[in-house]
Amino acid sequence: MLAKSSTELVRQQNSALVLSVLRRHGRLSHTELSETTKLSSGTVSAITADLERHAIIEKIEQQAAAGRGRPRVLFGQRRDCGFVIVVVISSDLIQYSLVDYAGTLLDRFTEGRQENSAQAFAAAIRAALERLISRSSIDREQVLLVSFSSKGLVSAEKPLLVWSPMLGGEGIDFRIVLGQGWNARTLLNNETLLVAKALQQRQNPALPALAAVSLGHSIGLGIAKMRPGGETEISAPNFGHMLHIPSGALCRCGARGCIEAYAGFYAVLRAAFEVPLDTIPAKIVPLAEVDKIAGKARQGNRMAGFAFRQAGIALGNGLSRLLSLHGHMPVFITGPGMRYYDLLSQGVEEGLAQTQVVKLSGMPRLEVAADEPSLVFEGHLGLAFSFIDQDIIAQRAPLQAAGE
Amino acid sequence: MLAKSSTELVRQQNSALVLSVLRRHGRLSHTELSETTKLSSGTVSAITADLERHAIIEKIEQQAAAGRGRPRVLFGQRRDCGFVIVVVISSDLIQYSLVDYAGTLLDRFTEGRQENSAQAFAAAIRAALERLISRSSIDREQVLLVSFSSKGLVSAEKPLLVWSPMLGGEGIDFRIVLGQGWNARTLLNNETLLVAKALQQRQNPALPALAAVSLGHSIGLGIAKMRPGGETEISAPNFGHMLHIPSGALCRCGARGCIEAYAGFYAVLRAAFEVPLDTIPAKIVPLAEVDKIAGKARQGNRMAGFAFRQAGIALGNGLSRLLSLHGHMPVFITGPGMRYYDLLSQGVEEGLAQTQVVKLSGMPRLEVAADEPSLVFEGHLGLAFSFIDQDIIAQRAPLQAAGE
DNA sequence: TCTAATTTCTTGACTGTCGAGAAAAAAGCA
DNA sequence: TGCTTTTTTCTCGACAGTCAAGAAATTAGA
Repeated sequence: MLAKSSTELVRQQNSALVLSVLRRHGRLSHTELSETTKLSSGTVSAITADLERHAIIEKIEQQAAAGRGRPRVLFGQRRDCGFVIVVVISSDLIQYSLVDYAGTLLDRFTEGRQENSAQAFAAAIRAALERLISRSSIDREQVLLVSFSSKGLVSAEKPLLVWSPMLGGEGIDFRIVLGQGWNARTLLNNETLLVAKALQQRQNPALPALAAVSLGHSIGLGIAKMRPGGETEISAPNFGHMLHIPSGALCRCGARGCIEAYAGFYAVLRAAFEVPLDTIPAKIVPLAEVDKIAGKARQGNRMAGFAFRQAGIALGNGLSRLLSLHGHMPVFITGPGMRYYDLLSQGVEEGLAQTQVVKLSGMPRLEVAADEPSLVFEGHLGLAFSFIDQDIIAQRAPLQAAGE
Repeated sequence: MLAKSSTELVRQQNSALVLSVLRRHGRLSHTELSETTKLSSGTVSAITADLERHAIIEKIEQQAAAGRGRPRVLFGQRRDCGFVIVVVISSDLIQYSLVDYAGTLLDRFTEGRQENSAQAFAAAIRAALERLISRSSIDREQVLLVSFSSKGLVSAEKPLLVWSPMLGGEGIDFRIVLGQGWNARTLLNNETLLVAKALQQRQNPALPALAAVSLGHSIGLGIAKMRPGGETEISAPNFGHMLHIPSGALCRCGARGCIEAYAGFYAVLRAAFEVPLDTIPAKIVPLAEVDKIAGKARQGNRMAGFAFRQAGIALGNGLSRLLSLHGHMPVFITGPGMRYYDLLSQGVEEGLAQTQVVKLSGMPRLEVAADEPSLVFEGHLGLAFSFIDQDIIAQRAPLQAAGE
């Protein structure tokens, strides 16, 4: 059923609009806000006064002699309104970042990761978060949101890691990892979903839809779709373990014939060294090892070339299925495996070419996107602040009643 | 960017809410409207008065002696507010239906279809629509919407048939088919999308997501997803021509290895009679022919059993890919091929079982949904009236200004 | 005929947006 | 310095919408 609306919701939506414009464009004056939001001057006054009263935004002094006329007064987020912690979990490292409400990075450190049990893993994260807080001058209550990311399968609404390449199917609940004593919102997202989010934010004008594929030890996929309303819908389907070939090569996940079992780094290794397809190499394949195979392939070695071509075909076939089921869209390739794209591309195109979706709508735009870590971080921030702004605005009403 | 809101939009949304509950529950009184919409009594009065003034709804007399107290006054759609024409295009027939604003069927007839050129096809439709109007007492201007459905690939927003099993890739624009002289909105949707829509409407409580698979000469898929806002998002991906096996059996579409080339009726025929996989049988396989094969299979004939098993595996593998890319959801099987589900089910489950998504989240709910034509018609009406109500409400404002 | 029960309608308070014009503040100029 | 021009911000009244409470309407039953 549809939802009913009310004048209060109107104010909430318009406040959210003002905050989002402020996020996107940085500091803005009253007039600029009015122009970009299309809200009338009076409304902008009412909303900014409200947000100022609640210590969410503030007026910023400026000495810019920008010509005649009354000088502009810029609005910006109050940095101390709240803080975000970003935790990027990769296969061997965990990176912790503390960010203020205006989006500026305050502190960052990286820790190695050797624990294998879920308990030890959770304890290490708890301790690191404690350390991040104690190093800073802020209080634990001021952290409004902790945003985790990992490779693997993530449950949509609950912050539950269903399956990850490193920990398997242990089912880690990150609210429990965080433990007591935090009243921060907890977010957990697939890493490549964040890449897709960041790529979507960067595009101007926004693409109606795009996919990000991350190549590495495992294969990640993120999709960002633009909805008519203006929101973007992001998802991270289980692409790496989608069926490529029935009863095919054994995958790390235990199933057979997954895309990853043909296009992951360990699959390339396996194919290049002609190891039987039901043998799984070590958990982590050193990048240098894959580099070596790539070197041979570039020099014309047949098996090495075949390994990459096979990986490309698996990706191409998988992408054709993606386009069939999600509609035609451009695809951005990222992740450490990006550097082998010269070896993969032929197979990818071959795997795409023979399918109906490509015959009808043409080969999709295939592009390489560098600097995955930055994209991940950008995605974290974009998502985190849209949640925080929403939360803050929803809480605004009772505060106001108390203030009057 | 987000959109701004206003008090006018609030009224629009709440008016839409009132109309939608009136659709769902039939005739309702003031109090019932207020209860189901959670809108206050005063608001309901304002909205119903407004809609009545614009001849969209009307009060309905009733003699129900429903106990003491002031008798209830029921509201219902004004039947003459507008009309809808539903055109269901199947491989050999076209069915035309005329429906009034309250959703009651006024007239219906079916015509055969033998034209092969797009021009002849369009001309036949134009003539039939003309006939439908002239048989009724209504005027052509009173038709607010013409809703077409067909198997095949449909462009999302424009009413453009991109590819259909009968007409191939001619790219038929249904606004041009309709021609001049109609100011009705034109809708074109994939048939199985409408089935998914209807199944979603029937479910109570609503499922968060469901898929409908239509088995027949070709394979159709519709997905209905519930969005947090309360709207449902429906789509019809190109499932039948998704890649099943690279360089596999030749498909009617010209590509190789499509699901349809293994699970469509002609594929079953081909497998049962051991015809080479790059031979395509006649365009339409008589259902009796498939029935015969099914009979043999049920009696233990090896090749006939294999044909259905192979079709089941193709479907099962395809469904596993669907679940990987769209999340876990129940699947409803419909269409004429439904009657062979006893022969298919083992293959379907086999094709699903070995994949990671099923190992993690379990076998999806697989259910057979009978009476596809009714589902298609229900889906037509559900979609048509949600568009019409939206249009009417959006036009309400200027009318009101003129009326005052 | 009166009262109780039930439904519908109306009214006043409140919240919100909009547009116009007042107020503020700086630069240009005599 | 004092006045004008220009630009920006702020304020105010008109208007639209929702809500809660109570008035008005209408019927059954005593």
